[in-house]
Amino acid sequence: MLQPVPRPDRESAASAGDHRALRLWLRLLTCTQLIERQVRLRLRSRFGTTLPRFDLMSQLERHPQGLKMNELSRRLMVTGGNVTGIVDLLAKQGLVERTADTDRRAFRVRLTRAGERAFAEMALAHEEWIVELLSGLTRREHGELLALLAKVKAHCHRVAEPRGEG
Amino acid sequence: MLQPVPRPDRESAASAGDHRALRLWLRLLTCTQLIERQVRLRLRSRFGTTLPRFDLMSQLERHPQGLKMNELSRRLMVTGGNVTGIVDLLAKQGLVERTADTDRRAFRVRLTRAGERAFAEMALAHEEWIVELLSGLTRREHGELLALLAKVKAHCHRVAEPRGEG
DNA sequence: GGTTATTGCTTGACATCTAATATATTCAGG
DNA sequence: CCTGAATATATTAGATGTCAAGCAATAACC
Repeated sequence: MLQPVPRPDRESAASAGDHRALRLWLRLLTCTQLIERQVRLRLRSRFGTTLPRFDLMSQLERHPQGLKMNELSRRLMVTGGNVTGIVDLLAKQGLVERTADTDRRAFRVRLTRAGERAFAEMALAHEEWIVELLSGLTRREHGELLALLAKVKAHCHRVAEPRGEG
Repeated sequence: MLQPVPRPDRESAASAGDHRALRLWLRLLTCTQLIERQVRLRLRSRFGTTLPRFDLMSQLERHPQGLKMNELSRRLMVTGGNVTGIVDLLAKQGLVERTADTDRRAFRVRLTRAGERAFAEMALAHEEWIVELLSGLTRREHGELLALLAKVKAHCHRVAEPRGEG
């Protein structure tokens, strides 16, 4: 028989009296963390790198002309100081490089040749992992989840920046 | 008119050629981070605390008899060393306390009186924030999302620990 | 053209987080 | 009791993350 053992997490502590929204949030967080953990573990063991570095390289791969620091910061949703640190580290490893920009305050960060090669290999594996981790849903359910999350995302943006509500 | 400006994030860089699963993962991550950021900002500005501390106190509030360090670690899905640091900090603030356990290797962490009072106030506000942040969905959609995420969660657990597959 | 504000990035102080290692306690056999 | 495996926690080094403060370059304004 072997019932699946309920693993204690944040959500399992939530009582029936809790608001639905709270349960939903805890479950959303749990799902994200479960996937993130797997990706982190595999990036480390298979490629000796980390998720933030992979994420940053991923953005650069889609922008061969390079991205400015604040663009990286916005896209990765982290602070500028954080981006500085990760770019420094990747640059030291020879995977990215800073190149001059017309605006002399700024510069563009690009993948080096070595960075492109390293990323290509990782991206392939990464996509397989994600497909595997999300294969608990049917194709139809993928679409439903994508649509529901789109609404969540849009609403959160409205809450976060309540400027110029037409 | 004012179309909602598409804010560049991880997902906006994903091209049409990308696998559906990858888009879904990026959107899931974006939603979680948007909500997390709001909660972090508000916990800081309104209560001068942080999300990890709130999360830890939240677990303790549901277990008045106290929790052991490794139980906290499992529930919060973070490493033990991390829990040590946060408990140290909360203990220094007088919000939690370590009490002896029959197993002399371990101890139980509990909220102090002050901790209970502080948490009660924060929890009230926190729940309101979550309700607000997730109010972009109808009651029906909340249920749908909860169900879809339950499947994701269950599948991830299977992938993460492929032990004793009946 | 000369302030003044803004922007782009870095730095420093600190909180989180992980992985690896160390120490103390319990437990399982003999 | 003794030995070794497993458990509970702490500790360390390093990476990631925030915020606030600072500097340099640009933009805005008169």
